[in-house]
Amino acid sequence: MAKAVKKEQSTITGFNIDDKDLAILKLLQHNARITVKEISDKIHLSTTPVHERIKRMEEAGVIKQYATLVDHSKVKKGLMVICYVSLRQHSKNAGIKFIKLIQSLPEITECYSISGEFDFMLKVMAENMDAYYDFHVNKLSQEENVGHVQSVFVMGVIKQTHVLVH
Amino acid sequence: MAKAVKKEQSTITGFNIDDKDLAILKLLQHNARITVKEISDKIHLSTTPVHERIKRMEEAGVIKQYATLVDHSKVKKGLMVICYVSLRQHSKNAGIKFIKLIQSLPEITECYSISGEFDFMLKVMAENMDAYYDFHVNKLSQEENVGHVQSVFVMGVIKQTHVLVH
DNA sequence: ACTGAAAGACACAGACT
DNA sequence: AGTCTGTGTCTTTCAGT
Repeated sequence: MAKAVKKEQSTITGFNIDDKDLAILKLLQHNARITVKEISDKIHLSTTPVHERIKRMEEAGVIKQYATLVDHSKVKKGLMVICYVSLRQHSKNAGIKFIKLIQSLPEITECYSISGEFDFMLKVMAENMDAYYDFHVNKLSQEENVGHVQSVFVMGVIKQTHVLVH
Repeated sequence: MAKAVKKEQSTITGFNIDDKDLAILKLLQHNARITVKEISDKIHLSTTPVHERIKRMEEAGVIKQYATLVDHSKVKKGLMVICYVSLRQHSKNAGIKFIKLIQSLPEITECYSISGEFDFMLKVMAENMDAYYDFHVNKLSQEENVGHVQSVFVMGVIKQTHVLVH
């Protein structure tokens, strides 16, 4: 007799995330410092399986990081800028060199390779306009392979979340 | 006699962050589940002041959240899209209505009010192109005040961090 | 603002179902 | 895959410097 149909599961990377895992993730997303005991109370399970499931998700890379989010305006990073960059040259080595520059600059908190007229989109956090100008002229445009750069200034944050599991 | 000059401190919101606070933040940013004891060992302080400083920073809003970051590709959110929106009408009420829509849509993880030809920049996470198309047509463009919408697709994540304190 | 101590709560591993 | 139980460790508060 054929095996019964499996329960519906996320199986993208060979790792199955079931509903209990999702319930744990939901709670952890909103508060990384929640205790295992509190999670187990809320999802009606004892601490052992919760503990094991969290470890499994950490090892599988489902949980990437437990991060503390700091208010940027309170740590002298008042200015947020979206910065578009196109490269002059698109060889593999030129790309690697650019990526290393991106990684080395702490002002850049995010960088994506994008479709459209520009090659990359950067999110840059700076103390103020002077600091951003210094970043633009002396750090980013210093790289010879950087062609066009366009800056879009963020005037207000309407929404900012990292919650992916609902 | 005049009071002595204060030590150099962050004093933007009337809340002073000193070097010890910054050292605590540095550790917490990279691992929100680090124990207070481990922090106190690393910065050579007993647990009591570390505990008090963390509580103070939580209450002052310097620490916004302890977040668990989940790998988007492992929870069926493989597609990241940067989405630009301009509104037809810019009255206060129309703006509030749009912001409520933004807040209600879980696909939108970030939204910024920006300078330039568009009014807002959105970061949208979707399972795939079909799901994004559904979001675009049936959820975002459904709002009558939404004018132009332009989508830029993220092909690769080069850097993604939330670390502001170095 | 800090140290040290002490009570209670929690993490984590083991035996078992 | 889960419960229960025990041990060591951590959190959190309080007295004292």
